[in-house]
Amino acid sequence: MRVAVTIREVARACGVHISTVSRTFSAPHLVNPETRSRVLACAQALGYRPNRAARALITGRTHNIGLIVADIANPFFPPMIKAAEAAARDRDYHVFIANTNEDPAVEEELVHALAKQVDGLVLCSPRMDDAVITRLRREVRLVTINRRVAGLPAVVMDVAQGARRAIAHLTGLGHRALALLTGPSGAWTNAALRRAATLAARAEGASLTVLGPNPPTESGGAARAEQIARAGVTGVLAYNDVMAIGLIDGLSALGVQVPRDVSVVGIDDIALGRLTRPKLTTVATPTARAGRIAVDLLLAPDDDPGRQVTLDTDLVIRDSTGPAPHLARAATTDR
Amino acid sequence: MRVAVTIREVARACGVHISTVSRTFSAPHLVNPETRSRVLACAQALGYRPNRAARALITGRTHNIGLIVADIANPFFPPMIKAAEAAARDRDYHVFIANTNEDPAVEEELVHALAKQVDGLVLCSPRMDDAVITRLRREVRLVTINRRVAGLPAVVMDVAQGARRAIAHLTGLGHRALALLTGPSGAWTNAALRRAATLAARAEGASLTVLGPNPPTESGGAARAEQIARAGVTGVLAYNDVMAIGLIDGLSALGVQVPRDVSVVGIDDIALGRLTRPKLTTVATPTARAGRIAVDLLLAPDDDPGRQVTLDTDLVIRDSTGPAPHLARAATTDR
DNA sequence: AGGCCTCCTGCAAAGGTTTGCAGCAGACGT
DNA sequence: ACGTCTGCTGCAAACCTTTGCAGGAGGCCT
Repeated sequence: MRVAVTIREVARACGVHISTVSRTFSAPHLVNPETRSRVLACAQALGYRPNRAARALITGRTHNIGLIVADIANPFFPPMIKAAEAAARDRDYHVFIANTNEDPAVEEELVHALAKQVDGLVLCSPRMDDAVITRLRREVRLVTINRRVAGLPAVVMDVAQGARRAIAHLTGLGHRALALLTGPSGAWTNAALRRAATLAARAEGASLTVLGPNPPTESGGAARAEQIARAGVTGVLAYNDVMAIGLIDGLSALGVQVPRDVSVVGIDDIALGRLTRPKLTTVATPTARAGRIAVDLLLAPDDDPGRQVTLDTDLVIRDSTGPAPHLARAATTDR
Repeated sequence: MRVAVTIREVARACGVHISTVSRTFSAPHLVNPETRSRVLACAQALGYRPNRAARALITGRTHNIGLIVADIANPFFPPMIKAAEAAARDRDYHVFIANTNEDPAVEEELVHALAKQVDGLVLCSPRMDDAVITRLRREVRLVTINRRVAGLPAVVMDVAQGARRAIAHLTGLGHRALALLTGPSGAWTNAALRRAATLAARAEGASLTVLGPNPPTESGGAARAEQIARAGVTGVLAYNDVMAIGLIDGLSALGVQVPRDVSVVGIDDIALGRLTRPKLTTVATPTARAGRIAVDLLLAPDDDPGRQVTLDTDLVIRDSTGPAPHLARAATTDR
């Protein structure tokens, strides 16, 4: 196996010095075009591929980046990962993926473990404290997604704006008793969402019951179904689509219909939301774009370190929201 | 940034030779317990972490593995990736993820690119020719998932068995005109599925219309809806759940109801299948287990290279399958 | 006392590549 | 004819570890 053809063998086969072979690949303009093509031919024939570990050892650049996510099985992440991976490959970079399982301690440990092996790390919705992140950044270049840390490049999706639109949409449909299903307490977007939703509800003259924190999963949403049903709430905004879908599922098990009895809005616009019934009304976040931009920020030369990019979100109205029940009833039964 | 404390500085701080520091980490039993703990203390204080690239350079082992998948956004893969990543981390390995976008050429190129950076590669449902894979394996250790190549370790899920059960389930419900929605032509499981379904249908005395190849996506399934509706088929087995869900969606857009008019069975049992309505009847494949076993095969010492593990599948009956329409009609309208 | 063995540590080579420096040949200007 | 400059190539050190070998100290046996 491991035949491992090295620069040395190419050099011998070609009758040149190893440094010439090296330059053929890493600084082609320094070598005579004719020599260069001869070297390339030899390399091709021998199946030579530069050893990235050796290269990394001397240049200090690995041509690898890492992506640290809470849970790759959460459908929010794959499109982001995919886009990031494509962007990385465009620049001849490879990407490590690491799962934290929503655990800040694992997260920190993974940053350490990966630090020496990558030129930079993208932290996707990290749950660590700001202080920890600030300490970690001395070890390795960092970019965050959906998290603002002072002085650190970031790309964040404007969930606050999305939350405002979602609340306005619900109140516009006549809903006055609203609820917010929050997500994990460590998530930065969770705090932003909570703040924005509270303000928006107040501005619209609606009440807002905040329920959380919840695990950002289907069952995390479903677990709140009974509480929602009992509270007389008619409009719900959930931390993400998965929770929203879980909630709808939980409600229907209780005989509460969406959107007839309760309207539900999610966040993220995962592909799944178009396939469940009713189709989910949601705040679409440009996750793929975020992934791409994050690696650009990581890999592009820094004109402005600490640059933070905010991405607009969009309210996509589908079938999980409808007029508030008392209005609907008034229209049909004039009670 | 990059302070990069090396073995040398630890050695100096500790008053020992670098080799002693090295051994403290890579062969602790060779160093005096007292010295060892002194070295560990120094290393800890200085924040030393072994440089894996340098280590890889000399040992030839990178402590990395790679996972090559067709499309990480396909919900079939994330649970597998997650399990593989966990299994790898248990052995102090990290994992590269690479997306091929269903393109065999990209796949091959990625194997080359990753070969020098990993101790082994897991190919998840590869689309390359056997000959290509056989050539590639001289470059790097390989394990395949859902693909059998002579002499190569593999873990495959027994879709043939699943297909037989699915067909039997459908015929048991009275369906006689069946269809099979196949997947990508390069996929090994696709061929296995086709063969098994054809045989099973014949054995059960049902007709089987084979429609494909299709892209293994939601729209790939939806695109066949009209054809299915027109063909008078009442039972369908799809290459995977995503296609099955797409088909159901497409059928309902045509006014064809599942399972009243047509019964649909998927394969994979992705989480999504429990959330769509009707809940999907499907052949459950143990994807997470497959991921774990694949990295075990890759990393465990070889008692039997070329070992191929077959994993049982399970038919999970939910709400997308029901009695054949003529039977249902006969029961209610005694026509 | 001598020999041998065990336990630990130091020495130095090796792994594949990059890169600053130096050298060489030829071109060009004067 | 000489000097300078440019374009290309070779030399060798360096990056950080691991590891086979050797050597030293001390213990134990005969």
